[in-house]
Amino acid sequence: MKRTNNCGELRKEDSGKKVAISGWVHKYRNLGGLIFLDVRDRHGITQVVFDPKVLPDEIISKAGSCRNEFVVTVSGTVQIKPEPNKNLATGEIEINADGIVIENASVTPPFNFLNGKSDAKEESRLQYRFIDLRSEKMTNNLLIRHKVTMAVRNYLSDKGFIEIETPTFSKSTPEGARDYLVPSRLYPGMFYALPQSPQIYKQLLMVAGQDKYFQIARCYRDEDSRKDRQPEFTQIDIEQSFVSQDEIFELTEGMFRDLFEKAAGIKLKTPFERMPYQKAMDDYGVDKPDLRYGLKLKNVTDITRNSGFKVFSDAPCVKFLPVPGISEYSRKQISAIEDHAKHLGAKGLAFAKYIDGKLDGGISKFLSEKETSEIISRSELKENNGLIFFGADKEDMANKVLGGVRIKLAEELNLYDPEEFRFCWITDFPLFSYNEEEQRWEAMHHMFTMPKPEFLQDMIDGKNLEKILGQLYDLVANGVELASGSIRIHNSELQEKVFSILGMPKEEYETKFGAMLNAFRFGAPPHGGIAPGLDRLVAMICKEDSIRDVIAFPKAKNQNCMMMNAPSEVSQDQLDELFLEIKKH
RNA sequence: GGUCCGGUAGUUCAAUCUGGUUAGAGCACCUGCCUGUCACGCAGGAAGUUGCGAGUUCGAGCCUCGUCCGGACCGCCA
Repeated sequence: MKRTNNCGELRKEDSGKKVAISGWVHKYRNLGGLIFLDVRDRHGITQVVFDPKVLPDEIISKAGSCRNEFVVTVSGTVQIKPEPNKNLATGEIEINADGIVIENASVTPPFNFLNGKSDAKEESRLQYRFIDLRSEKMTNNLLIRHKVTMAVRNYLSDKGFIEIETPTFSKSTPEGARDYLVPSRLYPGMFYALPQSPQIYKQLLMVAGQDKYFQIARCYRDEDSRKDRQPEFTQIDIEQSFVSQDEIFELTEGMFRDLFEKAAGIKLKTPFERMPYQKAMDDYGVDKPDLRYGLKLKNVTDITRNSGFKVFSDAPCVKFLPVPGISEYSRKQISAIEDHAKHLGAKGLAFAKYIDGKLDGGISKFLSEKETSEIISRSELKENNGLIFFGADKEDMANKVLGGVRIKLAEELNLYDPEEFRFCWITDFPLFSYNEEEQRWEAMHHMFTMPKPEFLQDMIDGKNLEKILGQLYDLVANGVELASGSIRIHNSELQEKVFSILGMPKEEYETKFGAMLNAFRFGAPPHGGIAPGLDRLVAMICKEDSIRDVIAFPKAKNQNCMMMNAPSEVSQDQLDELFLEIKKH
């Protein structure tokens, strides 16, 4: 028997048609005489009814033997149901069966689907991923992911970009994340590295005159996972020659508008807001602010330098977070927030209540009148009550703690609309930051970024490094970094200058980046690009908290695949061929 | 590497705080009944190395230590 329709497409207009559908038994209801099977495939669920008045015993007993997740093909006639099922798209019809083939039985499944989702913990879902992916929720997530990549491919292709694949066996460049290494059989003791991103290849493609390139590119970074970070993940990698930052923004905005519309029917407003990095850090304490709600941080370092309150006067930076309307917070609630702050690295979390125009409780008694009035006026608390949290520490720690507390409170107080998408470009990132521990300069982002023109001379002179801003940008939505890009250096001398600022001797950067430097000497066009993270983007559209739920076969926390049991040991022969020895520890 | 949460029937959870009878419930599974269900219903049944290993105790699912697995966060992630 061959199916004529899928399980999601029959409607009352099809009434009277002879059809056959194939799928999994989603649910069976045996009423003793009448038997109902809900048959499910990727497209939907269709109810089939077996009527013993007209069917031979053999068919009835076969239908009655079906259990959840059996694979069946059922033939019959489409008919209108006496009472429609409003929960199903096919709910107005059913198939009045005249035959059934059990294609395959199933042992009792480890879990079932409830409300379209697997009713199991993630541990089982990852182990039995092939069953989990049958759920409506996961099927839909994979479909949305497909729609996003299709929209991206069509959009970029229409704009004159071509998709070019780059190698996954590449060269290790130990800056940045840890590399995944692949031992070479033909070169004993040598290794390929899986690319952390196609960065150098895409720049070489620009030198190669390919003008506009993109790739749905798999990237590999051997760092500890998070709910938004997997050891392998996918970037929408885009690079273009003779392009400005504004043109990249316009291209990206158009692409996001298009894919949100096509994948989710959501209309985004463009152009997106723009915010310099420094303002994001000052107001929100993070470089990826969630702008769906306010709760801005305030700085009072200027007036607390000479404070009588030692915690403030000793601190290099004092910022505070005024939160309107929660002056009635209990000691327990405040203490829970303090625990969160400590978890982020704070020594403690000072607070004061704002009631009837005055500061009360907490540390309020240690503050002078001037400090109190400045704090109240800078808090911009309009209501007559609120709660103020203080961060007194090094600036980056104060930002981290108050920025983290801000996010926690916004969740706790439901300060944002989960349906809203609030995009923002973060611009003007510094190029370099000084690593105190290692006593050297580091690239804040990556080392191929062009400075803004007004800082070019300082960079050539190696002066005021901490002040140099780059043509460097992130795209942030709802507090999530969705994309990152820059205008690149295309001049070998300037690129060498950056390597030397980062403390790399010539021999070292020639070994690591020789190919790129050499290419730049052969007529490299100015170029730049951007790389949105596909997994985070799709997770946001699907309203999933973890990118694991938008990846067909993700790794668990510890980078293992619970379904395949990877990684695994290999044979001694395999090791011998690769000239590898396992060190016992 | 660190902090925290979880691991009990196929599965999701309860019993753990306050150690004490035969470790319970929903779904799934098995048997019987049931002709319009749609998360069908009714009656009955089977199902447990309480992740693993030590320790404390007259007695441990429960307390302690170690270990493994899953998750959140810090570190890390150019």
